[in-house]
Amino acid sequence: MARAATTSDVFNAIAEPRRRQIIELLASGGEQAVGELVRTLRLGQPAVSKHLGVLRSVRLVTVSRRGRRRMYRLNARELKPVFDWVKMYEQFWSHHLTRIKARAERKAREQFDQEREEHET
Amino acid sequence: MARAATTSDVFNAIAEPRRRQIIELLASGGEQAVGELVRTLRLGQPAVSKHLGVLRSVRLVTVSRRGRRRMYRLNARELKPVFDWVKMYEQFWSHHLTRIKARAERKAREQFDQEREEHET
DNA sequence: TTGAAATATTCCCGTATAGGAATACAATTA
DNA sequence: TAATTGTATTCCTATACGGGAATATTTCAA
Repeated sequence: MARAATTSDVFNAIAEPRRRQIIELLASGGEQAVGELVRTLRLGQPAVSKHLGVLRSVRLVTVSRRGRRRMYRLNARELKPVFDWVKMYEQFWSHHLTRIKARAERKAREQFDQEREEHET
Repeated sequence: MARAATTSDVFNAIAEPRRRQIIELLASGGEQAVGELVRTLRLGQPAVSKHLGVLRSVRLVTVSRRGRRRMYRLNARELKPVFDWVKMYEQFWSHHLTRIKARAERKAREQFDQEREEHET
């Protein structure tokens, strides 16, 4: 048997393109009802509701009722763990000197590998 | 019928905790052979190889042969799209003033909602 | 050449998941 | 109250996916 991680965490939530799109829409357009998202996304209402459910489960969005509509609002703070994690690797591309250094190292390694392969052949 | 996105992109690749762990190991320990990762992760060798395959497919890692071993190396540049995407939302938590402002707005909205609900009742 | 080591690949299983259709439910309106 | 609107939930199906077992493949060593 093999159980899946099922880590329904923020990383998983933003892995879905549709959900990233919803986040973007809420970020740019502010609070929005489900129906608006449905029209914008051109996706079935149940599908949208389910994506919103996932986002809700990781607290990336909050809901408030307004009449018979449910207004969804982005809670982008929950993206901070993702930001913090990926920020650790920023050095790998951000600094010019780092880029040059990395490329030099790569070239050296490739050369090394090539020579080794030639030697091993 | 319903087709899944199967967007085997970088976002999807880092959604898996094991794969994030592999990335972290390669970042801190540098180039490593599969066997090392297997021992460190305490996961079956096929499973590790498959995760590495996913990371390879999105170019998050590169391989080079060294003897009968395959040395995996992190190519963290491919994380830049994730960084860029999530960075757009940094403002939602980073600045003190922004936080205060956001909270004030939230409070005001909640108050508004509450009053509206009371009115509607 | 034969055997062992390192890794990838294939097959299998159980579970997760996206999306549609149908339905349930809540709130508004006639 | 009855009909309608907006949304969530349930059921269903096809597919994806993680992981183990077994196997294939490549490379090194004896």
